[in-house]
Amino acid sequence: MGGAMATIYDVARIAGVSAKTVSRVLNGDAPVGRDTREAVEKAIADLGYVPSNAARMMRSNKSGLIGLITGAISMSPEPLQPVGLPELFIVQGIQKALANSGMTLMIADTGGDTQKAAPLIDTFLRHRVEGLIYVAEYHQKVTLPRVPADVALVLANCYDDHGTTAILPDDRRGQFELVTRIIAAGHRRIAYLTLRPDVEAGRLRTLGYQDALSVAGIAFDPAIVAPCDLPDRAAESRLLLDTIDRMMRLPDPPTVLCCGTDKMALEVYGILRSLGLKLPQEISVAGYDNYRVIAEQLYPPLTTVTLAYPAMGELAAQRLLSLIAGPPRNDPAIERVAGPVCWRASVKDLSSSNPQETEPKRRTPYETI
Amino acid sequence: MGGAMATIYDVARIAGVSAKTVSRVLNGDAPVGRDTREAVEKAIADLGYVPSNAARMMRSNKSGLIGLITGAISMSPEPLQPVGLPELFIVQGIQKALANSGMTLMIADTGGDTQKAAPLIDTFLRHRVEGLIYVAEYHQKVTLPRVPADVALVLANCYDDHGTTAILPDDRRGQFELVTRIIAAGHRRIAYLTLRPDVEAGRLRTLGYQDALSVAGIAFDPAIVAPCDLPDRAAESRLLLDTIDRMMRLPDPPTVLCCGTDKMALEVYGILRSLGLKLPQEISVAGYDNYRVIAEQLYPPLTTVTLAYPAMGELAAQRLLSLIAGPPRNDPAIERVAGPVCWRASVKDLSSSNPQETEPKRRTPYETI
DNA sequence: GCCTCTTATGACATCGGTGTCATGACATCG
DNA sequence: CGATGTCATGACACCGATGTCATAAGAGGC
Repeated sequence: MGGAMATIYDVARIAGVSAKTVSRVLNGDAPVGRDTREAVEKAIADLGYVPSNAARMMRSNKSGLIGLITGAISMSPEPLQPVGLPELFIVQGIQKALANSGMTLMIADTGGDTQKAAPLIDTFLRHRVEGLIYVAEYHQKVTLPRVPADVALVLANCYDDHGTTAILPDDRRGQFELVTRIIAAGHRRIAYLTLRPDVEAGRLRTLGYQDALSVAGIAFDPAIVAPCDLPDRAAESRLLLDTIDRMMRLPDPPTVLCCGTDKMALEVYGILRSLGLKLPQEISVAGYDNYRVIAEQLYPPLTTVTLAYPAMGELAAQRLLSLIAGPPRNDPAIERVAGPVCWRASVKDLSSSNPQETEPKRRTPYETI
Repeated sequence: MGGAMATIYDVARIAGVSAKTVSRVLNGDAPVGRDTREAVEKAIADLGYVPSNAARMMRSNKSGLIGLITGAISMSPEPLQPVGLPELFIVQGIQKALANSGMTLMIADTGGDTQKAAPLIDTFLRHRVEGLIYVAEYHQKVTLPRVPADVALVLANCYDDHGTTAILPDDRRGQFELVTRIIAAGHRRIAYLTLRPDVEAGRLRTLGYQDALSVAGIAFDPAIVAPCDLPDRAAESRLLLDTIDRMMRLPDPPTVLCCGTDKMALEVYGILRSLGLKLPQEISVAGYDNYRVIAEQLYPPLTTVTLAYPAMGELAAQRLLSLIAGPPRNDPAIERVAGPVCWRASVKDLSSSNPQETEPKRRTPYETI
């Protein structure tokens, strides 16, 4: 009880056996006599003995540790961003997949400063992690410091130039599915308030939007597509208002506003109210992310696309575990995970023939898991 | 480069010195000749040598590890709760405080199942963590498995019966400050859509609400105070609608609706719209949490109380570090952290005499940090 | 020029486990 | 009954660092 933690030798002494026998009881890797086993177990309980992973690891060269690097947690105490929520769901998925693997997760945090990744990786290497996962705040390309070849590495929500295993959201397909579903609900004039095209997600989702129009034979009209996210909140608010106002004055105004994110949709709700437009009777709105606190609590609840973050995390962890187990498999380097459309009341169904929530299976131009 | 990680002996051999000399170069704990130092540093760089923390730890008995247990991350893939965001902000604060301490954070996750805490603590003990932090999903009382006396323990967002160091949000004071500010804005009929009183936060905030009324000499009217959170979303929605409807028909209806959380406020916005009440002209709304994605994006932006989660995390980490450094200090076991009121446009200022944002310092019945 | 002090370095034991090998006591087989 | 095999256990080396102690070479004091 008192002072320092008991060692295997303490247990051995109390139980009147050798240290090696205690080790055998602990690991069950060789037969031990019944009486001996019981004596050892009693000694362990009495002493509150817990084996030291450090000592164990020195012989086995297996740390049982996985390192996770993210900017999620200490992101933005100041940078006013609504905090990298996404990453946390990815981490959730990773935890789930790792739970039964016997691995322990160490988490470090760049605090939003990518430069800090190198020393953090170094810390992990000191602890001899068997694998590393890097989780980015948003879908992007990254350049990480090189890690030794015997440490497995998986990227989540990002990718690099070196063909490192990477798990990405299938933004293109997600937006495609959403717009296709909206078209199925009878809409033809579908506005898109996009993210900036220099953001990976913005670029890909716009492609998905175009794919969907194209499959349905609807012409792409640049007049109802405009990037609307800005770093400055007030400026973004004004831009949104102006853009929506302009679009609604068109001779052929949109019947739906697709927003780049649920957060943007939340703001659009307020703007539409200030413009006196009834939702969803006069105008429909869709988001992206299925940021549930927003999407479910809004009135009417928001139609959106689920970003399958937990699934991405799980997949990333699985890939990492198999990299650790048996090296270079021939999995494709980049895998994309699509999340389902989440259909709620914010998009009006114009086709009276389709009152039910029947979602017919259809072919898509994407192959995905 | 190839295969297993290089050891200090490899470095010593390449540099033509003894292992101990390499150790001295690494730790700078004894003078080393210039030429020797350079040779060693070159060997280290060539081999990509990274010292093993496990081996180092065996001698020093210092792991440099902090264990963090939370339900935040893998909370509720199903239980539809909007996920324990709060905890993540606490973790953010902890990370920040720990960043320069040389400690590495290991994070484990109960997955919402408190029973899993025991094996997780055990895992941490195997790694010989020097300290443990337990972060709860919401302000509550917990009962943790005993941990050895030589492992420091701090609770965040929760407390126990054994006088363990605990950091809590000052819910009572937060609500007091909010309501006091609302009264200063000229309101007298302040409704409170509370959390259930069996939730710690609900109980304390209601006390803070009453304190504020009492200080201002306003009578407490049970007709405009009602618990409105329910596990089931749809049911909660209905309850909110009924409650608000009832209150607004009173002969002396409220001019402000204080909500138990920002999330509830978000829903109230929708309900008020469906009731045709203009916000904030005809009715004001306030929340609690300063859940910024909601509070800032709403129109009008939501007046609320900041839950100082990052500050709580920082304080928890500081307390833990001082427990590790020099044992039992006489800090009080429980410390409460208050967050400021966040005044936005959702509460109308009825007092024309107070158009400015001047917040006069005033005495409060609470002493806090 | 001898004694001390600092600098610079290495040999060796040690931390707490586990892998390897050896040993004695029985059990089983032909 | 002797050969072989399994069970149960211990002695000992080893993993990769660091603490302790020893040693040798030069600097400075008297």
